[in-house]
Amino acid sequence: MDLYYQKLEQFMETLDEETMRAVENVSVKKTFKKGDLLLEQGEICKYSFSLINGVARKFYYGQKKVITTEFYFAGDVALSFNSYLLQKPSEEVMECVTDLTVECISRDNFEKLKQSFPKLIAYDLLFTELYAAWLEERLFDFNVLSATERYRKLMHKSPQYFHQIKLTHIASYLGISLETLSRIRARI
Amino acid sequence: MDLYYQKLEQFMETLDEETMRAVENVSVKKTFKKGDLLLEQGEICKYSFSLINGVARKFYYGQKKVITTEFYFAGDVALSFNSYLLQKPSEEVMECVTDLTVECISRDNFEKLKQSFPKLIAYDLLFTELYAAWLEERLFDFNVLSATERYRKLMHKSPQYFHQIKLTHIASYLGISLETLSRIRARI
DNA sequence: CTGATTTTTTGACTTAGGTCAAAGGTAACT
DNA sequence: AGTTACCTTTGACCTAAGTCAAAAAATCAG
Repeated sequence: MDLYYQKLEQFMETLDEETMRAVENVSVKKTFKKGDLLLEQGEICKYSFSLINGVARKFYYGQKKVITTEFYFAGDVALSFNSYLLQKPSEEVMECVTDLTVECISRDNFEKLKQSFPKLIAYDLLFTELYAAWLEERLFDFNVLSATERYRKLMHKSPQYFHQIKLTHIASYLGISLETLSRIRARI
Repeated sequence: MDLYYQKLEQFMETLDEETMRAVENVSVKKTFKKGDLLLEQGEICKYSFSLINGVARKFYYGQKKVITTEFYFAGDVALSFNSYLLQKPSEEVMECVTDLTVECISRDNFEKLKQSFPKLIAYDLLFTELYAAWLEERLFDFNVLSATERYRKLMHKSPQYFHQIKLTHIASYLGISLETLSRIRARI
């Protein structure tokens, strides 16, 4: 994971002023209140949100339960992958867990910029690689780790999750019931 | 899923002769026997394998069980994502399920070509998007479908899996034990 | 500070799927 | 065809995690 971030950061350092400037010109700072939705179910994801501060989460409604697919913190980029890329209605919802400040870039603008600034295509690639690697790891976790191990790993790697986020959401992110999570915590 | 394939195909159609030719020049046709390994555990994944015919699979060793992460058929591109991108030793193994014919392209060559043929970067992006979308769907399946539902879905969407592939491998791909798979099949 | 609402914990019970062991099947080799 | 090795099915039992219900804790509004 970290190696993918490094790759991205290294790339950012080699990015020319001009390209940076062009991106900044199309990005708009916005603020949201806790509980606001960045993206509703059925809405097309037309923007990417780069978090400046605050916490957000992405989730969807399964038949029986709500599944949280991702949490976002400062520095992360929030979007619904499928909806953003295909510009079709989103199954996923994005919600502010706390008050939020973001830099907001419309996909249309960004795609246009890619024509004039081809480096942005390479950026897109790196970003997507990072996401795919993250998904691979998450899949790995579900396949080989027990509920307790997943909890331990999350707690160890990302303790920040446990400050602002309620246990219901953490449980739904770990793919376990709230009660099971509570029991795991009691046992440790 | 299909929409991502479409995007890729559309893109391929717009690809100029020159770029195509350049890629063909660095790709080498190879054949393998059933049981041969395309990539061993601990080896660095230096090649991508584009299947011409036959079936392959990718898997890794969990503590308790073997997990099959992907099957490849004619037209698919086989590689270990993490090892290929970071050029580090692979946890995953790629194995021929049947005799195999592939077009083999070294990553070094391909990366060099990307300098002179920037369209290949866009290709890479589309390919990675497809993979990420596929991973998202797989994660979805594990999160909301029962063992039986996962089996049904696979059987329905990809019946070709059940010809050449043994049940042990299908079970390990579906994330269930061989016995459970056998029982599901008996019940349907 | 108090009552109301939301979140988390605890308890009792259920269940999907796993494990271990043995028996049938199938294929492959001589 | 007969033997060996591998696959798959079946049976008996086990376990991690889920569900339902109620109590306890924390948070919030007035």
